[in-house]
Amino acid sequence: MADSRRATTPSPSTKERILDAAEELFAQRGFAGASLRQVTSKAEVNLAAVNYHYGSKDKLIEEVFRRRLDTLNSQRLDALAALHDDATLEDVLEAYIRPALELSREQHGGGAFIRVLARAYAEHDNQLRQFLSEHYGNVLKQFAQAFAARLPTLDKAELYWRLDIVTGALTYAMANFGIIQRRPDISEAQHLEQATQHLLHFAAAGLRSA
Amino acid sequence: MADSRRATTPSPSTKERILDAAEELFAQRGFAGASLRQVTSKAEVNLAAVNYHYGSKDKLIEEVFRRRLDTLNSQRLDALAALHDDATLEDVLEAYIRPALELSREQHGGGAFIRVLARAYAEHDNQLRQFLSEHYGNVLKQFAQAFAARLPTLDKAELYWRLDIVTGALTYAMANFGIIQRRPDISEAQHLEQATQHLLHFAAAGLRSA
DNA sequence: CCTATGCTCAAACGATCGTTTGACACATGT
DNA sequence: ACATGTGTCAAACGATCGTTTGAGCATAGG
Repeated sequence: MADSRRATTPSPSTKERILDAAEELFAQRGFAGASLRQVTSKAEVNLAAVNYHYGSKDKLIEEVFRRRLDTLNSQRLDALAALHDDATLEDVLEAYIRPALELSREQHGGGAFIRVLARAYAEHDNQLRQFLSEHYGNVLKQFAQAFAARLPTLDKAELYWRLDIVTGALTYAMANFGIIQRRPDISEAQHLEQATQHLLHFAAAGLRSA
Repeated sequence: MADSRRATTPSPSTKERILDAAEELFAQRGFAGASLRQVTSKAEVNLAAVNYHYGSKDKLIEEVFRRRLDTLNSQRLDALAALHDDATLEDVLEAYIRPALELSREQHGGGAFIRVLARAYAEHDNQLRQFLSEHYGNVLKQFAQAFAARLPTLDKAELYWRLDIVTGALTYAMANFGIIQRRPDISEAQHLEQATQHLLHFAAAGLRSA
């Protein structure tokens, strides 16, 4: 009893361990830079397991995205739906930003996926961008509506430009790319919380600007 | 006479053609994703030329950065030095942002280096970050002073956080990563000019925020 | 008991990677 | 004329890449 299996998949360990290891290594070395041998070695599974469970390296990359992006998207939409009509612009911004922060916190390695996401933005021309916009477009649209309702004087095109800027700053800040390095005397979680507060404040001012 | 040679280097063509090709391919496929064979093929030089002129692939990557970063830095500092004492916050921001825009414009391929720079931010742990901060730290410091003079009520730590956010948004926007794709009826240059204006406006509001 | 199915394993496939080698062409200085 | 130094070239080095193979294990269904 309670053998820790999920309902559909017979094996709990191998398939997900590959995903975890891949996420961390992709964040660290990039998609081309991390080899399947490194992934399977870190996951402590056989090399052939990747192609057996996922078919190819490209499919594995897609799965790394799908797993996190699905929950990130639904958390964002849930947080948005939980807001009352009198919610402020900051509240909407927080519904957008905080799930990304939580995602950065929960991982053992610490925010690997956000860095993977930033890598994906850099992969400029290929199918990954299309994959992202498919799994992401409706979220952006719903948030754009919520923002628009709180910024009645801002026209549509201008709003989308600003949201794009917010997304860029968010990705950059969450992925810890900046010159500001985490001070050793504060925890990673505290650092991310600080980044979130600064980002939220900055973005609100930028969005509201006349 | 005027054989287009530089003073020290006897050959003008091969060495720089490698740099151009490498810059474009690194932007497209990343550092690990672009092979030296692809680079030398695009540059129409022999494969061994890379190791002859640069020693290794890593050194080549460094050179790609050094070439552009030197001019970008000096252009930014020149633009900053050209400002009068009564220059506004927007003026300082423009001195910071516009050289990056110009860099995006001048290239034949169109802004390849900014995308390479964004790739470098994603290469999180290695020596490249140190290399960047060495060639970049003093620029940031000088601009921070200029900003601080125009934002007397803002404390130092808060300012650096905000500048970090600005840099992230700038990189992201200039590298064309966003969901906003360039409309086919406007030129790349116009698109970048628009991005600059939006970014400048947004960043000024964010920096000024109480 | 036998057979099917799901999964793991070591081993190997051909392709491609960064790097090195040695021969060769060409210019320069004595 | 000869020696020297600089750059280019085809070819090859061993290492590592993504992927495939076929044997071997376990468990479940009949």
